Amino acid sequence: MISKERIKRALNRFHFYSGIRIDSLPENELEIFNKHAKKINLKKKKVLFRQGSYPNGVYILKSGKLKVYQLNYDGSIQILFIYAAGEVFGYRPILSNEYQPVSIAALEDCELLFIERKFFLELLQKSLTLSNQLLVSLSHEFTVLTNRINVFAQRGIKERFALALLILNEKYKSESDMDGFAEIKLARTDLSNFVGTSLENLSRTLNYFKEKRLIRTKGKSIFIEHFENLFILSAIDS
Amino acid sequence: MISKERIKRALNRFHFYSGIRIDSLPENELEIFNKHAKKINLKKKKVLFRQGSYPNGVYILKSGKLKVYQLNYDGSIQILFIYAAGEVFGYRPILSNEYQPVSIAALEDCELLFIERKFFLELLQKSLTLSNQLLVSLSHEFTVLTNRINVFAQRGIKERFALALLILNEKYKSESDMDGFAEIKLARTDLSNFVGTSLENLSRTLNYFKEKRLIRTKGKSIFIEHFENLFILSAIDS
DNA sequence: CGCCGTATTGAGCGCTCTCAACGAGGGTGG
DNA sequence: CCACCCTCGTTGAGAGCGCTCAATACGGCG
Repeated sequence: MISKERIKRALNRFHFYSGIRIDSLPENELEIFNKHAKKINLKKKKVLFRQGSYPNGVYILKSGKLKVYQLNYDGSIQILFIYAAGEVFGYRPILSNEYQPVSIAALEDCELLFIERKFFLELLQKSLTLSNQLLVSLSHEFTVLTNRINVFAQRGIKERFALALLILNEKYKSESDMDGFAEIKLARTDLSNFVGTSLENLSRTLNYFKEKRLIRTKGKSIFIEHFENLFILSAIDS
Repeated sequence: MISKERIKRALNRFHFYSGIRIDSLPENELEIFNKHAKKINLKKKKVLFRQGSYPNGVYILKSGKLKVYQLNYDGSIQILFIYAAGEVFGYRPILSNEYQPVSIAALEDCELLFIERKFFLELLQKSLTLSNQLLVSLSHEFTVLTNRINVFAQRGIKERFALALLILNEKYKSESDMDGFAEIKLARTDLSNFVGTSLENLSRTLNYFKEKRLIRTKGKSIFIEHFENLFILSAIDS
């Protein structure tokens, strides 16, 4: 018997929520932000920005889901993260003075806030709180990415898919079912690009998981049925 | 014909040197550091710390080479980075309040500096320079790790090995041969754990590369012969 | 000289990919 | 409203890559 707590702790090493909380900033800093933040609506399937582009500013996802991916020049796509509401992003290449390493597109209709590069940097210069949040966040993300590399380098499709489902379950949780199982509503193609396998292979593995009663599907949605066994299968326990 | 410059730029997206330069700190901050820094000698094959341990402080590698790896509980090992002289590390789990996600061991006899957790945090609190260096460094590392995940998820052994050799060539460069090719002096076993394949497979791929005149070996050392073709083979060009 | 850890080579198997055909479902235009 | 199309998903078969097991070779060190 594996405790929920233990699973949760292990999973936290494999995904991240943005550690940045704009609303936690002191009054005067919050004002700078509010003065410059602009609303953006992004329709499903639309691209927010592409890899190689200049990072114009910082985004905050208010509602909807985004996919963060890289397009390889043999045409293959790797989805690296799924962003859910609350995620703050786009600041990393600004800080390291690089171009966007990834592309981002909407999986559903999305609402975002946008703040221009220069205002973000102005805010960062004045805000120790923000600077500290960034340090903590980035450090944790380093751990997560490191662990993910290990998984991709060492594990087979079943294990990677199991882990992907556990991560997605966290991302698709709503406030109402924080403890229950989420409705994972993601196209098979996207799922296969997230797991890092072909669509065909994903389909087969999905069937296998269904046979083993690890998951259940309803239309195109996926629900986890046996959390623990999926966790054991993912082999991420240390 | 691919320019050296272009290859260099592409490679920079797949590896990192620590962006932290202690000697660039202002006088008074440098004093704090010098007061608390302690010398450590680490013999070849010795472990500096293990994953899961409490992060006691920050290390600076002065000479030698380190491997950063994860041990999976099926016994497999994934080497994530090779650290060369100048690398600063160990601060990330301190900042994110986690345990060490990785183990570190010496590939050669090493000299290090060590500064205790509390003194590092004291220094960080006082130093905007350090704080900014960390932000820049971590942001760049995020890009690097993201790109690496893509490679591990999508590419075959040949491509991964080719990339690994290009990265190692950077790490093993000495000041004397900054432009020429380095002597990559790494056990086959470590190499296979870095590429993420079996020892046998690595050996075969090595032969293949030799046949194609991409590399040359002398004893256990590897030298790159055809930089460009190795780069093309790695398929990391965007 | 012999031993032990490290490296190479070979053979066979299994996982994953690719190619191809078929099926389902949603959107569009007649 | 229905027919059609186009995208997305499923299923099957075959090939190839990479893994594992096993035997042999190398090399440094006592």
